[in-house]
Amino acid sequence: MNTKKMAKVFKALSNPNRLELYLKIVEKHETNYETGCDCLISDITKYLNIGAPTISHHLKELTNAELIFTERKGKYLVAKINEEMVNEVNELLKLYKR
Amino acid sequence: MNTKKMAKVFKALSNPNRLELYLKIVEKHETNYETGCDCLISDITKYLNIGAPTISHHLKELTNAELIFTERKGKYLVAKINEEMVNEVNELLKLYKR
DNA sequence: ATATTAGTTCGATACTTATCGAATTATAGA
DNA sequence: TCTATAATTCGATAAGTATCGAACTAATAT
Repeated sequence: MNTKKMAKVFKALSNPNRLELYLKIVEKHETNYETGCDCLISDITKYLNIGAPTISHHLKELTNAELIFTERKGKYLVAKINEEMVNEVNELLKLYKR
Repeated sequence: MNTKKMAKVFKALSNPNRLELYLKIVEKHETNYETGCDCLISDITKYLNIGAPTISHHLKELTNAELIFTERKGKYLVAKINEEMVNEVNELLKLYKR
């Protein structure tokens, strides 16, 4: 376990707006698991009351912490959850681990 | 779920030294579960290379985020994990929740 | 009583960051 | 080609914060 890397992940989730953004991506990720559709950032943006530059900044932070991947699809940006990393964080926070 | 409260928890874990401090408290918490001994801050302090004022500050942040409780026992300070809060965070990060 | 140990408070400093508006790039559609 | 939409980059600002040394309080031990 790498403390610095994990601290970076937590920092990425430490801003309310960024956390909300992350959770919306997770939500999309999970519902789209069935539908097979992509998680478009432009859909999410409408629900958050922060400007586009700030969203862009937050996405970079989440990507940098390796919590998500992003990919451009034409005009749009698609976000995917890095499940491996999320599981790693989950493991770290589990109590009574052996 | 309260986004602001959760963001505060993540912020509390977002500094490498503070995360390490938290993890050491968890570690003590778990081994002492069997031995019944207390988690003394003075034991932990030696392993971290930051000064006492900073430790004090970090403990306050962890307490403020409700991740731990502290209690004075004579000369020493005892820390306990707030399991309820940790479980709540764990729940939030779980993927494929229904 | 005095010295030692554990922890806190205070004030300062250096650094980071959330957010915005304006300008810019990229893609798609008319 | 022109326009509209999606997103990024840049520069600025205001606010937050990690850390320290010095001074302090509280409890214990000699």
